[in-house]
Amino acid sequence: MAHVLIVDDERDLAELIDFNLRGAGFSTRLAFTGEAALAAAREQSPDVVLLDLMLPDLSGIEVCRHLRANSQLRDVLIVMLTAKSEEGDRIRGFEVGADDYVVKPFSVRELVLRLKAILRRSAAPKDSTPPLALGPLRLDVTAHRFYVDGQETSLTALEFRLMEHLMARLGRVQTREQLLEEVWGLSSALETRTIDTHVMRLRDKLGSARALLETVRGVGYRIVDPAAG
Amino acid sequence: MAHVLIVDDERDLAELIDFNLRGAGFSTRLAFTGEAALAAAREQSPDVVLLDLMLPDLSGIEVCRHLRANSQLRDVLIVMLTAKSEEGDRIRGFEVGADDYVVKPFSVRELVLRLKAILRRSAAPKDSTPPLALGPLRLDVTAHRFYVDGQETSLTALEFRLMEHLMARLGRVQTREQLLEEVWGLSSALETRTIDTHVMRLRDKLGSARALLETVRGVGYRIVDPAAG
DNA sequence: CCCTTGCGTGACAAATGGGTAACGGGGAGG
DNA sequence: CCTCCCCGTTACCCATTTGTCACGCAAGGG
Repeated sequence: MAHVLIVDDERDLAELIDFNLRGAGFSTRLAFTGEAALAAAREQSPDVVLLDLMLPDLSGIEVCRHLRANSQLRDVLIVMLTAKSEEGDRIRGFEVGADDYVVKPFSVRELVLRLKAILRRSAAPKDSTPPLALGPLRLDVTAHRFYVDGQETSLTALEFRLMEHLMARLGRVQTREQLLEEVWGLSSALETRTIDTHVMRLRDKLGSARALLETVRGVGYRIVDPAAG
Repeated sequence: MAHVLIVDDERDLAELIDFNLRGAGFSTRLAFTGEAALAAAREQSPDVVLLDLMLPDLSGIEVCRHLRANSQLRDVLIVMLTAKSEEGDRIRGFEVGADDYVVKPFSVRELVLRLKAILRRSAAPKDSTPPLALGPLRLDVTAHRFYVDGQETSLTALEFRLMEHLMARLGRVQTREQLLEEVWGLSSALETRTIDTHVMRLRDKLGSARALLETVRGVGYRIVDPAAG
């Protein structure tokens, strides 16, 4: 998933965040000072920088400015962490340099949600996508509708994502791990049988087209092209 | 896109905003004092003035008043930037005639969304925007009227914008996040039931046509085409 | 032909999402 | 100053969705 640079001089907090972000499937890197943060960012461009406002050497504001001044790093996403007590209005105005900010104290859950939201936004604001058509199947992402033999078939949000993922990778086997990561958005521990159950539910809804969703024993699942024999 | 005059005496902040607004496709101009702002505005009428409340010479309120007093500039949109501690002034800002205000701290994204929202809202109601008609529904943007089965139905300003947004995207699912951003002009990824409530209120007013506003569980809302049934 | 391992399936409890009613703050207009 | 209306928030409830388990069949290797 995405790479996050966590910058906070409170090691306990930084490590807590680190632990949880890894659990949520992010790759992470830690920095405890502003200098270290800049060095780390230059070395390995992160997708997001989680930046505490209060640092021992440079302030978060300084770090922010340096990042924005670097043409390599200008477009990195910056999420500011600010304590509620840092109400100094003058200082807080600078947070506009950030793409989002989270006020301490925050729940880890909220932080993860915000990160995912901000990444999703920057990813692809595609307002409309052409429908994926495949033999008797048609999946319209824009309208969020799915048809089998021209007949609309209702899928739950999760089933829809699973079907979209598989159809977009026609013919390629997807392992359970891949599906978990990319459809469920977790690298975390789900029982692997969860996927089997959902595949079964999808097959039920596919009806006569159920043969298009094949099991590859010991590997994973794939959608086959009905046109290819 | 639109031309924005940014007025703030904190140069770093002003330049940060400048950089981001340009990135978002606005053309911009900077002023660091109230006098400079007035001069710049007279010279090149902006569409929006982004006005910090705290300026060294004139206060933002003074600038606001001068703008409103100038027949050339009377209709310019004014967005006040205020720090949280300046709450008292916020009200006065409105009295003088700011069109919107943004409280520091704010994220870049938030500011851009608010600007777009306010521009959209005040977009000169073109003499003839063709009404959006859809089965029993008709929404006349120009006249700001809404009809169900030929019967005029009163919508609040917010409900009207929501309905317009949905009708203009017939058949396409709009996520809550999209609606928050584009109708409300907010970036918060926070969980809120606000949208659900307004959808419910809209449905009430739709009466017999309430089925046209569908919920897509786990995704968002959409208007369906009654002709495509 | 038997054993091992992986998968399909039905059942079930827990979590989630959304509809709805009600409340309260605050602005607008009288 | 007072009242009404708009709008955001909260709380409650229900239906659906989703993760997990247990069981048994099927495939494949020896």
